[in-house]
Parts: sequence; structure tokens; C-alpha cells
Amino acid sequence: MLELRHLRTLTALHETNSVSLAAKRVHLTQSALSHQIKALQTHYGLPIIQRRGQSIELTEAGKCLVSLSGKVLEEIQATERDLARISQQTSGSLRIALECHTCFDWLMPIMDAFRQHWPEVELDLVSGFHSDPIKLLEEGGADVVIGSECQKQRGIVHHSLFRFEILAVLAPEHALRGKRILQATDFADVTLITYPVPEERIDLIRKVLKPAGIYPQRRTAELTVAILQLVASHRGIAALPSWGIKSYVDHDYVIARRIGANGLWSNLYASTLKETASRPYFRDFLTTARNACFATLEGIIPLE
Amino acid sequence: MLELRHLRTLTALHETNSVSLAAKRVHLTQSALSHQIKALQTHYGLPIIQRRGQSIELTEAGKCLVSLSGKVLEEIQATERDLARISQQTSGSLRIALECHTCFDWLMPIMDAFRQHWPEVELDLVSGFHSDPIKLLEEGGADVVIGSECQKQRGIVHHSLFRFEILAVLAPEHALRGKRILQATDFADVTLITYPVPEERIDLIRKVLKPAGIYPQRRTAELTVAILQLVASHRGIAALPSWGIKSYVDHDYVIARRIGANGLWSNLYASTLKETASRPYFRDFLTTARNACFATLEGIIPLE
DNA sequence: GCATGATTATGAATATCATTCATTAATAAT
DNA sequence: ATTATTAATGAATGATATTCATAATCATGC
Repeated sequence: MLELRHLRTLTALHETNSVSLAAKRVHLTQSALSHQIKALQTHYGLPIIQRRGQSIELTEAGKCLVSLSGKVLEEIQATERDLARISQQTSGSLRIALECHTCFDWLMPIMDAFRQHWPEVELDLVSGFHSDPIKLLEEGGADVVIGSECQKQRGIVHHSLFRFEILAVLAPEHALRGKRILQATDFADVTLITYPVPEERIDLIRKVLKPAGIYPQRRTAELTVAILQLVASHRGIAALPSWGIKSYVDHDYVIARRIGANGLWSNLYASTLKETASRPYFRDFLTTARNACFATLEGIIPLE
Repeated sequence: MLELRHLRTLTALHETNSVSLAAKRVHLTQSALSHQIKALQTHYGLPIIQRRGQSIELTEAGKCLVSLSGKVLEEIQATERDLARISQQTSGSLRIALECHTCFDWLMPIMDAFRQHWPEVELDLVSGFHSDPIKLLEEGGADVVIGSECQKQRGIVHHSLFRFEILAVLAPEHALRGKRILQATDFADVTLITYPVPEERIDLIRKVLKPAGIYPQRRTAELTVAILQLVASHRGIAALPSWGIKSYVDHDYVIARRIGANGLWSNLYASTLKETASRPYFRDFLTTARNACFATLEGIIPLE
């Protein structure tokens, strides 16, 4: 018989077009999803998915169930908000500190929705640069830190968001355009365009260039668009999340290249104090953020 | 985590105001529901039900979840209809034979809804009296028989609908009005008003009067209202399902009395051929009928 | 008031069934 | 061809919902 877990699986399948990726998304194994799918198919006597070579595609029946899933899961979320309201756990503060500037891109619409749903929660972005953002939580300067840190620390909980690839961004006519994959040495003689944060917070430098002993020139800009403009006008190369530059790449404004054979990957977490983690409005924020990211951002992978 | 089974349970609780009755409704034990409820309550940190002496009441949180349940379960049913449409198992015939005339009362609105949902299914009521209605199924004269028979028979499936009480119906000023419970002997000198069907199909006669050797006068009428009119004008006593006379009793048009210490009870089944049982439109009809009956008719009890 | 019958709650045992594990089959890329 | 991914499958496992047995709670009748 149909259960909510099937619906959750269906949406994941729909958004990933892959059984194994969808499995990660719902924190199960690929095998579990295969079994679920098979059970559904025999139950309804209809194929739900169709193999299309490597990836899969949803059949008409599958899409039917996905659209059901969308409606149902939203209604459940809404009801759970109502329940929080009844238990009067509806107010508090959610001040978000961002470690990575690009995250503004996907965070904005989520914050708008959040304000609608939790009018009594004081929602804010913590501005300015902070050398140790996790410290902000303990000091009471922020309630959530969105960053790549996930060291175990008493009193702190790290909620996984997703894994994403950082790509090198070049002008379309750049000399390196011929290479499919860039190596550390390719950065020796270029200017690196970054956000105005210290070296150790730039993954490309910390994980790739520094180990190779390469220290390129740097130039900074505050906004993603500004960085891309500099790149497009041949002032240098940037390294940005794949989803942050997608639309610019699609419009041939810039081109993107993998860094290293396996690519340069980074993880994103939403870290909070233990007490914040159990607040209904934070749980709602978290699931909304995850759903929105997986639905909107291409090329991201679930963590754990 | 919330699952559909919880929602199904919630609606059952809402409609019965009793854990044990709700348990029967969803074909589980009372204990299972108690555990489910407890799990939900600890999960949301809110009480879902409240004991009110013998019965229970839903709290605000409970009602919240019930209204969710209503929406969600309907959407699922609708989607499952769509799936049937995709698998093209959407046409056929559903000719319904009624063993008990009173069933018109609840069947009518269900048939109307059914026509909307399954326009390609030929829906009909098989008219006239039939001595052996189950035979109609084998002969191909009907697709569903709604009656109280449930003898095992190869090729036939009996789908339980509900259990209900048959009450004696009297004029408010009737001589027997003082008795809370009527016995077989009380029927010795009265006229029994029934539908125009043979004795063996009238539960009161078959189960109560015949065993006691009592054969009262009989008078027949085609329609329930006609029977009640005769009762109200002192032409005799009738024996009808509790839910069939509720509104008349509520308006003091007639009064109702239990027959025998434990009451006279009867079961209702929807019987079909095995092949009909698996048709999506029949399954939809069945769940709709059950839901509608349990939601509308008071005093009925789930079977099995 | 006490006993009785009916209802709900609870803890331990059980059974069910979803999930994982270990493999195989299928597909794409080098 | 070979290797690397991905999906499918059957058996083993593990989690957990359900039942069983029982206690607690509450109305009702005597």
C-alpha cells in the first residue's frame, strides 16, 4: 500500500533522474529504492520508471505520483507549521551567517517564503566577515551558520545540506579554454578573482594551490556578478560553485572547467546550537532549504 | 515520522470517538492504535486525543491532523483513479443488486459521485426482487450484490461493509413505548410492516420470531417513508436499520427500541465475482462506500 | 459502596516488512 | 575489449509496527 516514504522517493527520483542519487537524497541505499519502485509497480500494475541508458526517466504513471507527492508533502509541512503554532513554539530568532557569499543566490527566495510562514520569527542575515563563524553561535551573534565546517564540537549540530563542485570560470576566449581539466600549475601565471575573504577560506587555494606551492595574484570583488564581469573581461580566473554560474555558462558569457581529475568538491552544512536544532521553525527552514536546493540547483549531491 | 497509516487512523478516531472502534475500522487492534497515538504525541510534543470518560475526543492538534488527512487521502484516491485511467482499466460495468431496500439511502449519493469519477463505467441498479441474488453474479445479471450473505463460494468474494443494528420502530404513543427492550413475545399481537420480500429475508422473523414460534400479521410497503408513515399512524410495528430511521427518531416522528437484550444485528457485504474484485473502479467504489458509510451512518461497526 | 463491564494504556514478545548486503546484469565510456 | 557506473535481484538482516497479556481507568447497576 502507498505510504509517504514512496512519495518522498518519487520526488527524489524525479529531481535526480537516477536511482542511486535519489537514494542518497532520502538517505537510503540504491537497493532499497529499487525494491520500493518494484513494489509500487506491481501494486499498480504499471511501470513507474523507464531505463534510459545510464539514467532513468519517469513514466506517465510516475509523473502522476510525483505531482501527488508535491501536493501532499507541502500540505503536511503546512500542517506541521500549524501544530508548531498550537504548541506555541512559533517565535524566536533565526539570524543566518553565511560563510560562502554565493549562497545568497538560493537563500533569498527561501527566506522570503520563511517570512510568510513564520511571521513571528525574527529572520536576519548576519553581515560582515567573521573569522570563526561557529564561534558566533556560541557567542549568540547568530543562530545558523551556513558553511563547510563540520567538526564535532559539543553543543553544536551540523545539518548536512549538500555537496557541490567548484569550477574554474574563464572567459570564453581564454588561453586555457582548450583544456577540459585544469591543474594547479595552470593557475601559476593567472590572476585569481575571489570574494574578499582570507586565503584559508578559499577552497581552491587551500586544497589545490597551496599544496602545490602555487600562489597566484589575487583580486577581490564583493558580488558574484562583479567577479564574473571581471572574468569575462579577461582580468583573471575565478573558482565558483557550479550552480552559481550555471546561467552565465548557459549564455556563453563565461566557460567553466573542472579543477583536477575528480573535480574540486565542497560540502555545505547548516550548523546550529543543539537547542536551536529542535525548534520547529528551524526544522521547517532546514527541510525547505534542502528541498529548494535539490529542486533548483543542478549538479549538487546529497551528503552522508 | 508521520506516515499515511497515522492519517488513516486519525480519521477513524475522528469518526468514532473511540480507540477500539477506530481500531476495528482500520483492521488493527486497540493496542496498535494506542501505540500509534502515543508515538505521534511524543513526536509532535502535543496531545492528540483527550479522554472524556468512556470515549475520547480529539484535541485541536488532532483535528488539525484530521483535516490534513481528509485532503491527503482524497488526493491519493484521485491519483489512483488517474493511474487506472493510464492503465486503461477504466471501463466496464457495475450493476448493483440490493438485498435490503433501505440501502438506497446511503447508496444514492455514492452512485452520483461514482458516475463523475468513472464516466466510462456503466453504472446501474438491478431492479426487481431476486430469490438468490448471489446467483445473479454468476449468471451475469449483476456485478455487485449488496446484502448480508457471506457464505464461502468458489469464484465469489464477499467484501465487508459494516455491521448495524436493527431496531423496532413504534409510534410515539404506542402501548409498548414503556419497554426499553422488546422481546419476541411483544410481537405476538401486532402487525409487522415490512418491505415486500419473503419471510426468510426479514431478519426479525428469521432470527427472532420464527425461533419463538411467533407469526404476527404482516403488511408491506415499497418505500421506507411509506413504512414509517404506517408506523406513525398506528398501523403496526416495523424493524429497520438504526441509521435508516435516525432522522425520523430525532424528530420524534417515531420511536425506536432495541430487540432482545443484545439487540438484533446484521452484517452487510458487497459481493462480487473474483474478477470484478480486482477492477480499479470496483476497488474505488468499495473504499468510497466504506468511507461514506462510516462518515455518515451513526451506530455502525466495522466487520471482522 | 462495591462489583461488573467496557474502555484505554503499557511493556514485552512477536511478526512483518523495509532495508541492507552481496551479486549479477546492463549500459556507457576509454 | 575493458573498465567504470548504474540498476536489478534474492537472501539475510534489522528495525519497528503490531499483537498479546495485563494493568489501570472509568462508568453503570445493584
